[in-house]
Amino acid sequence: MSKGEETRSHVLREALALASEVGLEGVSIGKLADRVGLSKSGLFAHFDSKESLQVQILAEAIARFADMVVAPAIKKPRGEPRVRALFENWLKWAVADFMPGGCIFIAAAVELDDKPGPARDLLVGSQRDWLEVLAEAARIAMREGHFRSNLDVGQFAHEAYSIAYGHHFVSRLLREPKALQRTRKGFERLIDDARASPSASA
Amino acid sequence: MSKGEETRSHVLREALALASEVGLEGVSIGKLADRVGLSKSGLFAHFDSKESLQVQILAEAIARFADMVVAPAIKKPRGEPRVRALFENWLKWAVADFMPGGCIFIAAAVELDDKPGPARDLLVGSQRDWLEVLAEAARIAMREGHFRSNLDVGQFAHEAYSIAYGHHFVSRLLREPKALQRTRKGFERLIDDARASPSASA
DNA sequence: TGACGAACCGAACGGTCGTGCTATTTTGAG
DNA sequence: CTCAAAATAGCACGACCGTTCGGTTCGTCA
Repeated sequence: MSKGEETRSHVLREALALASEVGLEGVSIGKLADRVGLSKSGLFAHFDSKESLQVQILAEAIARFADMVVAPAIKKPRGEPRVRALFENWLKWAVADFMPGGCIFIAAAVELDDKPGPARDLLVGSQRDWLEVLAEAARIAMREGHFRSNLDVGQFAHEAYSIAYGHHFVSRLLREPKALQRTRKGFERLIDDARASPSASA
Repeated sequence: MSKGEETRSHVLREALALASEVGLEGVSIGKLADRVGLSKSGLFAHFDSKESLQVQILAEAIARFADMVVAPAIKKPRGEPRVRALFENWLKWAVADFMPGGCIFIAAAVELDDKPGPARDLLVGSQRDWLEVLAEAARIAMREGHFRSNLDVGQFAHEAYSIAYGHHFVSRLLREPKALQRTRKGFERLIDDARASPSASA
């Protein structure tokens, strides 16, 4: 790794932490330069524009998400255990120490939901991929016989997604002590519903 | 209503719309002044500081939420119908025409979750109140015999909250066409669970 | 008629923003 | 050790930021 790449990587790590606190738009070149001990122009040379910096912050986060959430879960046994691992890793992700301000995707989602551009495209693509990963894990659980055969995996992914996103707000904004417990209970209810035999549900 | 109050009200209406698009922090005095056809200083005179402006925007939103979501639901029959009305009104709220950028509370939650101050305090208080309204509606449904007698109403409110917040992301960011259908289905599953008789659930 | 207060404007302040330009230093390969 | 290339600094720019202040218009009431 050359010096430039090393610096760039260091900057992105710091930028991700900063972005989780103040949002993608809130990451100013000057503030970021101070944090990593570079001059504004010195740092700017690594990123052609602020928009490009934002895209690269998102790309960094997406890569980390794959490493920290998806990859370890893939090593779990196919079926329900893998689905559970995906969800639990997801909860850990939201409180990762490299994102002191919380999940960057949620912050970015609010900022970008109405602002077209490459940053939004990247975010939307990654979130759709993630929903598809959840759905596919549920599909596998169906084939393994863990989940009922008539399960709507798109519905399952949607509900899991909502539970995790909701958790972020209840725990971070409201600081509800029972948040984690309730979120897990909600997820168990989702799993139970997915597990119910078709005949019993019909 | 005096001239000043009229202007202030007009400004707040416009500010709420703007804030839903660019966030509370994104509402700059200059931009807002342009929108309502005032000078920066003329507008500023109505609000002692930017922080105060943000608080008043939130207060305006909270008042509208009470009018648009809570009040009409209170007129519905006690019990499950009222719970359903609260949820359905909530979904309507998130796409109200006076908030073209989506629910202001979600935008504010992301901005304020780690920024102490009066704006955060107001937001947190209102959201806790809202969760309590949901829980109380569920409690009434218990007493009416619509919901099972051993229902955890805090859990119920938490899950309903998550479903609605999740919906906002899936519909606004991902623009998933099936979002509304899936969100409603998730809510029906929550209602079903709340309705199940204690003996059957134990 | 004259005074007063409310409502609003214009100009300006110090700061920070993103982004160019030109140097200067540092790195790494031959 | 050399020297081109890469990495970083210094500086300046125009734009916008929140905020202050002194002035102007105008309706109200004595």
